[in-house]
Amino acid sequence: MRRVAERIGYAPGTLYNLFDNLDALIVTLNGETLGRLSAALAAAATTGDVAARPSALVNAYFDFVEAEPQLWAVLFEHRLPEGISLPDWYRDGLAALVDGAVAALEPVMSAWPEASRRETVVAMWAGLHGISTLAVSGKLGLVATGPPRQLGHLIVERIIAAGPTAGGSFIMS
Amino acid sequence: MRRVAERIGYAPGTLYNLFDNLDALIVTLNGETLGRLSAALAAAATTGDVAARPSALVNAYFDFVEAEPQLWAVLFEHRLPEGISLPDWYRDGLAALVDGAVAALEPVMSAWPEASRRETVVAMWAGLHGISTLAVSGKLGLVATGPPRQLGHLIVERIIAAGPTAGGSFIMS
DNA sequence: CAGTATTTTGAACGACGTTCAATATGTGCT
DNA sequence: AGCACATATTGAACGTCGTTCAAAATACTG
Repeated sequence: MRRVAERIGYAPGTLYNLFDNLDALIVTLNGETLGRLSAALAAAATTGDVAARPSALVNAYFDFVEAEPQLWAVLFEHRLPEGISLPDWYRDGLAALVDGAVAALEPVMSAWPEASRRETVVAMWAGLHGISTLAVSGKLGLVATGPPRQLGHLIVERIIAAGPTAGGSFIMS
Repeated sequence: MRRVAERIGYAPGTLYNLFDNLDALIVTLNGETLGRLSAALAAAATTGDVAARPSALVNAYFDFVEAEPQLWAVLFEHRLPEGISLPDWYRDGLAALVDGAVAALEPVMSAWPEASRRETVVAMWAGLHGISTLAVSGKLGLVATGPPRQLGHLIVERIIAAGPTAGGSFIMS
C-alpha cells in the first residue's frame, strides 16, 4: 500500500478511500490482468488453421507469462484470507477465459461430449498453470531441461491426441 | 518468526542462532515436507498391479495435499527473494521425487524413450501441481465442477494413453 | 463569499522480521 | 567448591508494513 501510494503521489491513507484493504486492491488489479490474459488468448484463437490452435493457445499463454511475469504471478499466487471468497465478476472472468478456449478448440475436440470437453480444457489450463508457477518460482528448472513452453505443448497436444475415451485402463481388461 | 518462537517457548532472537532468516527456516521445513511427499509417493508406487500405478500415484499426491494442505502450500508457494537460489539438497530432493515416479511408471511407459519418459513425468507432475494450487487457492472451484483429483486422473491417464509419439499433428500430412 | 461536502493528509497503532549488547546457563579445570 | 571461559538465550530496539482516523485542505453550491 505504501509503495503504491508513493508511486501515484498520494499519502497511504488516500488509497483506503478507493479500496477496503490491500487484498481488495490486488483483486481489482487481478481482474484487469485476467481480462488481458483472456484477450491475449482470444487473439491467438483467431488462427484460421484450426489444427494449429492448440499450440497457438499454448504459445499465447506462455508469451503472456513471459511478458508480464509479475502481473501473472500476482494474479495466481495471491490468496485471500481464510473465509473471504472472490467476487462474482472474478468467477465470470475466469469462466469467460475457459469458455473462450473451449470454443477455440471446438474444431479439434468435436469428438468429445460437451461436458467432458470443458473438463478437459480446465485440466489443460491447470496444467499450463502448474508449469508456469513452477517455472516462475524457479522449481521447474531444477528438474526440467527444456523450456517450460515445451512441457505446455506436451500436455495439451497429448491430451487432445488421447481423445475423449482415453484413460481408465482398468475398464478394459 | 515470532509465532514459531512463541510456539516453542523461546524468544524470537533465539531462532536466529539456528537459521539465518525466515526464508532459511521455511526452506528447511520444505525439505522435510518434500521428503514426506516423496515417501508417500514411493509407498503408493509399490502397488503390485502396475496398470493401477498411475492412478495410485495421483491418489497419493492428492491425499497428501488434502492431509497437509498448509505444509504443501508452503512447500510450493514460498518464493525466495530475487537472486537467491535454492540449496543443492533441495534440487536433489525434487529430482529424487521425479526419479521415483519415473521408476514407478516405467512398466506402463516402456514404449517411451528414456529422455522423453522423464520429460513426460515432469509434465504430469507439473499438471498435478497446477490443479492443486488452483484448488487450494480457491480458483479451480470457480470453473470446475468435479473434485480436483478427477482432473489429476484425467491428465495423467490421457497423457499416458496418448503414447510417446502423440502430439505434433503438423508433422503428419 | 459563506457554508457544506468531499478529498487528502500524516501521525499513530500494532504486528512483523531482524539485530545485538546484556544476561543467563552450561562446561571444564584446579 | 569456586573460577574462567564458551555457549545459549533474552528482550529491547529499529525499520517497515497495513491500517485507522481526527484534522486539514480542497472542491462545490447557493
